[in-house]
Amino acid sequence: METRVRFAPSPTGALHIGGGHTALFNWLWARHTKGKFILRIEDTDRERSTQEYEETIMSGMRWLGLEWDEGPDRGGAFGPYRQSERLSMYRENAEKLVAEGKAYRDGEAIVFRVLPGVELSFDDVVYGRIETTSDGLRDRESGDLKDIVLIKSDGMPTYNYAVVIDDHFMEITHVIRGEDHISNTPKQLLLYGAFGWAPPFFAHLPMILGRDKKKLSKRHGATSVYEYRDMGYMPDSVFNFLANLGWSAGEDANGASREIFTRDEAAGFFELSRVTRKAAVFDPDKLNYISQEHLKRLDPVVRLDLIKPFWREAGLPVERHDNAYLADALTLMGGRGQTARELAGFSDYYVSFEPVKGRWNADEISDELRAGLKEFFSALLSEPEWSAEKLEARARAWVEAKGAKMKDYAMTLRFALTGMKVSPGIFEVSELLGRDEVRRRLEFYEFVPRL
RNA sequence: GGUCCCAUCGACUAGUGGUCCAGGUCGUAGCCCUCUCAAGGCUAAAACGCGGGUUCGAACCCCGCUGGGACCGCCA
Repeated sequence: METRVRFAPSPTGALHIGGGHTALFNWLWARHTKGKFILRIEDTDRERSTQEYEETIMSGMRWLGLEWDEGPDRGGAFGPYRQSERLSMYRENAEKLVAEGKAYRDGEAIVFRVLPGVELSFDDVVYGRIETTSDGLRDRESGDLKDIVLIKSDGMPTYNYAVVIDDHFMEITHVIRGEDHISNTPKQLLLYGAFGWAPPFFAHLPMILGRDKKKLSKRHGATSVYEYRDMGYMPDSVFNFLANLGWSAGEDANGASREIFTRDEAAGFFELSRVTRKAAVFDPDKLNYISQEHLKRLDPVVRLDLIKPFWREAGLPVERHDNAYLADALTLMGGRGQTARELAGFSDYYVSFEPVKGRWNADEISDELRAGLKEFFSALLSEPEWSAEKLEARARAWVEAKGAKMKDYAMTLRFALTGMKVSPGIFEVSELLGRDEVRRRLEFYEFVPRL
């Protein structure tokens, strides 16, 4: 049987990290089993649901690369995919229960009667056997058995009811959702039983916590996936990071755990049986590491496309250079930079001299050193073959002859060219910038006379 | 308060009774490379929450405790 899973967000906010995590695992399972991934919008909360949020959630999912096979925007054989458009189904089925005496009317609402002692245990795919009965469904204050509202007075179905109707009629085979829904499952099982339907498999996922081990919320900083995009994380990185929360891809042939992988690789490795049960803490350091690894592996051309927007955002004249040069610059940067934004910031000096001027002035150079620097730089600029090897050889020879320290000279060159105390090898940087540009920067700092 | 869930280094995790004086990764510390590094290489510190069982043998099984968490809404 083809597996059918769904992600069912309510459009009351942007796609949250926790929601993305759930969507991701559903997607993984669908792709792993070559089944279908369905997007269903749970917009029965009339107060808080909006069309804008629905779109934001969908674009957040697309950004993460979680394409769905059926959904409100693309249809499918089991639609409609918005709960607000399925009202008649909810009503008809609730009426059936009323006719059978299993539910009753309470004003405009329809309420399911909960009988005591009903066996509601189930085998969760990740948590295992969960033993419980309807006796656990009690009211917080009174402690009485609590009936379940099916249809609210405004005609909308409640979550626990709609989810059962939808999952049944959409022929969902696996309900993969957050662990916070474990306690809702018995209620839903009660309804499956009342209708005489076979329930799907349930696979609950561990929660994602903040550093303080509390459920991830606004207090922990960025929570929507878009905030991560704007911070310069690639979708592949966020995907990879999220996939490692509550799941491990196992070990490779060398016994090392598989931590860095692509979407497709993850889909291949994914197993519901490897999902863990313990709530996982969101660790920004690990995200940064994963991000850096993906950034590193990127093809130079793709990487350039990724970095350009951040350079432009910083007001740098990107269009003044050709792509080959800029791509070379990023290649020179090697594995530096954890996010696209950071890499762009670390490499702005290839695009323009302007930011360098703002970062460094030569004020702290002593007169003695300055005198030596002038000689040194003139020697460099007169090197006939402008290559990193030749420049370095030239520099070493000069420094040795003068009994000077390479460090003083190379670092000053670094500051003058990049305005930073760290960069790739400074002779490589010099080669790439080109003789004219190097001269221009050295002239600015008055290390060499203006031509 | 009731019901349910969870418990391995600071973090993510591997581990399903012996091959574990517990492995990998991030982070941290140190060393190396060196013109610098936030790049690269190497090393180190760092965990089975506690107490009882079961067993020849327990991180793995059982019970209790402690500590976290979720749910108990005409929100989802």
